[in-house]
Amino acid sequence: MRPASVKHRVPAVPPKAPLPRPSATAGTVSVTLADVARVAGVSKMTVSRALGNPGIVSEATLKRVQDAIARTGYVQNILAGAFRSNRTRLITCLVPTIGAGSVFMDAVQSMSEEFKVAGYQVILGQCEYDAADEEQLVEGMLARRPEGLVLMGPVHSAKARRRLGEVGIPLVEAWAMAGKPIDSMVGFSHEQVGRDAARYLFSKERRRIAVIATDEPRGILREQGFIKAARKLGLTGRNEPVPHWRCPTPSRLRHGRQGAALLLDAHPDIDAIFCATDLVALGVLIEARSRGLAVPRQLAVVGFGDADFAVDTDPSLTTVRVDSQALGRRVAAVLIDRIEGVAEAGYVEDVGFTLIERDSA
Amino acid sequence: MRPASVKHRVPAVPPKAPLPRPSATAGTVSVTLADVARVAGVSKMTVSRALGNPGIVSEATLKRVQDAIARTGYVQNILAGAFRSNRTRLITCLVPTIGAGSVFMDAVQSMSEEFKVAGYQVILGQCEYDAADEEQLVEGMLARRPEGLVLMGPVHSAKARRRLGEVGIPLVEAWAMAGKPIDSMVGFSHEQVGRDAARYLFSKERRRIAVIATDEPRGILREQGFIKAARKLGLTGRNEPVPHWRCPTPSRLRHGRQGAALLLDAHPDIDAIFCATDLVALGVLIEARSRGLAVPRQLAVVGFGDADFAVDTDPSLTTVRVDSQALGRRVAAVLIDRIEGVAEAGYVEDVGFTLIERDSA
DNA sequence: ATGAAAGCGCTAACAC
DNA sequence: GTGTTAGCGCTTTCAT
Repeated sequence: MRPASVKHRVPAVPPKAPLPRPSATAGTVSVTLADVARVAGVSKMTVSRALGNPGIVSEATLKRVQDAIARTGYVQNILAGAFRSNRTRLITCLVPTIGAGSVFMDAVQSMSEEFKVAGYQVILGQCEYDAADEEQLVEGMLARRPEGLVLMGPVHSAKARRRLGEVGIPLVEAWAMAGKPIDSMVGFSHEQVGRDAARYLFSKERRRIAVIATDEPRGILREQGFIKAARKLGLTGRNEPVPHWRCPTPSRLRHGRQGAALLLDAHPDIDAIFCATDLVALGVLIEARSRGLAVPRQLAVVGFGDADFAVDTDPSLTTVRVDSQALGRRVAAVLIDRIEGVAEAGYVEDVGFTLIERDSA
Repeated sequence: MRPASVKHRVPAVPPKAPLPRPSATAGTVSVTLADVARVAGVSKMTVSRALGNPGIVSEATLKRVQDAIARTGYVQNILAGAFRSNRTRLITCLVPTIGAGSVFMDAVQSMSEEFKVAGYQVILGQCEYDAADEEQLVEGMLARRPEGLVLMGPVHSAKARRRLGEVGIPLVEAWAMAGKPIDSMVGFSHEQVGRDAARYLFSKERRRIAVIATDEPRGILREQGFIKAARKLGLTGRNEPVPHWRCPTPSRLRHGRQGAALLLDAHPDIDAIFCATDLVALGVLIEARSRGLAVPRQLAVVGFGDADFAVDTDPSLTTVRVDSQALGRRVAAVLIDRIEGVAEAGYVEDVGFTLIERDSA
């Protein structure tokens, strides 16, 4: 029989190299959990716990693990973890456009912050008001296996909507509230914005009111709400249309001048204009001045969006304010509730808006 | 001995259910490649190929696979694939702020589009001009294992910069060009913008020029470039400072009025102001009008950014234009070259800017 | 508090 | 053109 000591000379597992090798495949060096574990002299699981739930490992081991991480230059691979545990901690958000002037980005920003605090990361996808390849876009988003979806722009394609419903992933349609929700909805009614603007102008003794809208869906909803309300208030004859003009998206200052010029030329008795955006309203203000029309005495102007300059124009702009940051936070909260099973599908929340009375109306 | 037929009654592997079961873990149903393969009557690899490289499978099998995908409602799991193949197709982009007015978002948008075409998805991270937890942020981004990084805002923390250098991931610092690149750099010189603005005003016979800057790093660089150039041109005495004022970020229209008022009160002989943004320039225009100063005869005004309204102001705004979309495209192209090993580390590209001459100067 | 074994869903590598 | 085998790096589960 061999002496006991022999066991130690012939270990079942050959000793491994003490420091990790660069990965064979793409990109950068790849130090793994196993490498860290070896250097720290603990098991992979202990390293995993030290990273994900430091509270449950002893202080001494925690320190050794942290040292080993620093020494090896380990970069965590949450992909592998997410894959194994089926917890990607990913939220996908579809936005019509992320460009500098996009009205959605304030909401997206506060939403992202809220998600970040809860441990989720947000991926942005652009859908560009374009229903063409929506299905493909949706499929691509789903393939990243997010735990929840936010649709800041409406998904129009019936096929894509059906697919989202079938997959049954927690989902919030945000910003605009219209139609039946696929799952949940957080936003405000654009039609109601138009309605309230018309009523407000009526309350200010305006009797010949007009609207400059954008040609995108939400702008049209505000326009329609405005026109319907104007009709109901008796501000126009049976077959006489409410004066209106639609400008292209994205709307600009010049569209305000242009729209005001067109409307005032056609209907010199117009005494109020509700505008698609504050920038358009600013254009209307400028056009009014160049025509010698006093604002608000001869012409009342109402904007939309409460842009940062609205308070600085001359006269300052009466406008409709949506608290985008609050909206973003609510979207995040609702989606997290849906993910965690706290809230049920079918949840709808109206965050409303405020008409801010300044000097232009 | 048992008859041969018994074999069929006791198969080694129990027959599997023909249609997939819902996943045990988080979220939604989970149909896998294996399920699709079973339904299509092919191997997993064939399904994988049908998805990732349809050209190499026969048309007949392709069709059967596609049918099976449709019937099972399969959702691709690119996480698993990315994990296995070490090709995440992910790009991480750090931006100071993604809010509605962020100057970076146009570049981010065109960049994202370019990446999308090349098969990459962009994840946005906010770094908020805040060096505090930059290291943690960088670590989190790296953990998602992107194939490349874009830094739209500067990473200040020396530790974070060192870490990025060590990890050796392809990386582009974008927008501002200043200092040594960690890896590659695509942008323009803010200092040069200031210098060129001063020289331009000098060429227009202005001899008492001033600047309203923002208090963020890039704004300060433009201010410094402007002041240095003004000195060099002999526009100020030895110990006499170039009139300047810094407004908080984000800058607003009112800061233009405020800054112009302060500067003009202190130095009534000022005949030109270079502004941090077009919005500030608009404020200066308004303040000038309210003081009865003729623009550009008595006061020249130069903006920065070529905002969409710059062409519509009265007088129209002379300003500095940066082609954000082109910049975004170049950033994407350079990073893709770095990822594919076409370009080498150390690449630096100046995309420049244009001074657009309109009526305000 | 720590470890060992198994396996998530997919694709690389090779065989046919 | 298609199938087989192995294993990516991590976490789950169960054992100690």
